[in-house]
Amino acid sequence: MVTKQFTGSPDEADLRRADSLAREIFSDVANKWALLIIEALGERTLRFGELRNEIEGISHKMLTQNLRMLERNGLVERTVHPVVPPRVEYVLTEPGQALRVTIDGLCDWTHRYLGHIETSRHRFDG
Amino acid sequence: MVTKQFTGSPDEADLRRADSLAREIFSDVANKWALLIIEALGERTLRFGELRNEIEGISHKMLTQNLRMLERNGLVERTVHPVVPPRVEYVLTEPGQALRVTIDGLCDWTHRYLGHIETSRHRFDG
DNA sequence: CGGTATCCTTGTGGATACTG
DNA sequence: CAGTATCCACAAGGATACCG
Repeated sequence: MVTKQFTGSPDEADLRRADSLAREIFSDVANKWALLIIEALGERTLRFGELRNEIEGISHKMLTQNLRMLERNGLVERTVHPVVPPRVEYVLTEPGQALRVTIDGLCDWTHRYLGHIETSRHRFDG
Repeated sequence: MVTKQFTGSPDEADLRRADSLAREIFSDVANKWALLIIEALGERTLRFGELRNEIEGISHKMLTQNLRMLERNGLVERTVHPVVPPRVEYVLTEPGQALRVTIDGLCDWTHRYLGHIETSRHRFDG
């Protein structure tokens, strides 16, 4: 690393590219709706409307937008059944499932520390 | 649950309150800057300026704002040393450390699937 | 039913300047 | 050095309407 810091070598450039990509993925994934969608899917296959019902408070627009993003990153697979009315199903891919496991950890954490956090908030606000 | 669904009993109300609180915490924590701050802190104690240097691209405003939020939720502890120039140090609390562990999982996931995601994106965009 | 496009309101977040 | 406040540009996101 140090010996190459002024060379602008391909290796250095690759590292910087990988870093910025990682940061980008991080931003995509670390958002409320994306996490809730992945949690809602779990191991099931769900239709668009079912997801909309599962996730309280999500708008039509946010759901499509985030589903496209997740599909683009290869975390969900989208299947369109050519029938009327249209039937579109979503399911987590293997990378998506792996991500879900870490998100489960986040959910567990949230519920475990719910009490701590609530009292901390009251102390801070008062 | 079912037997109580029209009673508006305290139990039901408590559950709804806990749910909305959990959702709130989820929104607080599931944001790019909060996660990056927690990762940067790790097991170390860092000053405000050090954090600013660690986290590339974070603005003064976002850093203070997120640090206040994390402090309010009891995830970081803020220590002000009464000297001039002021010295303010931040360190993760026990709940904060526990959260960091799950975030580490997210980081691992990101790096493991970096390749998958990049190729998936190219396929999608083309 | 699911997707896209449009409008419009709100919020997010950067830049800057000033304080202890 | 760290925090707060103000201003402002722009992106996020809701509501609505229309298409396949």
